[in-house]
Amino acid sequence: MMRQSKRKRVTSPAADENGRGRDAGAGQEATRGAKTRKNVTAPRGASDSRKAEYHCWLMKSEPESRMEKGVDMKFGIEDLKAQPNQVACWDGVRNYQARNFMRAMEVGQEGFFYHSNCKEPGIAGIIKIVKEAYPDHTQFDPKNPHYDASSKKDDPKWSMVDVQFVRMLKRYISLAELKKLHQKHKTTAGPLRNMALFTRARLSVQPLTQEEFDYILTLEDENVEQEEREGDD
DNA sequence: GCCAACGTTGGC
DNA sequence: GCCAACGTTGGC
Repeated sequence: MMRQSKRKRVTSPAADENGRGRDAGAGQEATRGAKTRKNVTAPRGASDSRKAEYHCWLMKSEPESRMEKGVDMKFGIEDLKAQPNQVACWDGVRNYQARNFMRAMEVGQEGFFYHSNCKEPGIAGIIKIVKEAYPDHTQFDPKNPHYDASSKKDDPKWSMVDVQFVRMLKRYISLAELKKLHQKHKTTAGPLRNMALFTRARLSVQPLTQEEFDYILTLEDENVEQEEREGDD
């Protein structure tokens, strides 16, 4: 019944809106309390062998209006920019893997702001984590589309982090472009060969390796035509 | 609006 | 703990 996960809706971040501060139910290890169920963190496409421990992220949000239980889910990168201090809390995630990734985030880490469920999906800009995981207050609000009646105040199920706008990408990097590269890289063992955007497409909060992150940043400076000719690189 | 992929639920 | 039914995500 719960929503899957993803998207965020505003709310002022403000350092302590819950007095109790992160830690309360939030926390450290993404992996640990987790084994109770099967979900959890383990990269499932991962024969990668490498324990990774991620430092870069990709977070999906919807830039176009869509009503869910009477509430507009729209929250694009322009909306983040418009927040006080250009900071917002990433509430509404209702998927264990995505939640666990948020719990693994550390202040200062960067991520991509990805536009999903829209005309042209893709990466719009860069954000950074400015507050570690703490309880997502929307889980306790019956009027919120992401209300979770099964979550107890003294043991919150869902967490969120605060993110801050860093900058727009120099050009929008579309899903289509990334997909072409991913496909190519699968055969050439290139940097995007295992990108979670494709191997775990439905995850709304996902990790990137440093290599993936850096490679995508190099695409910013490439002109698209050159890209289209492919075969280079 | 369709629907494939995949996460979740609940019966057994 | 398996697995079928069901619900959601999100590209197209």
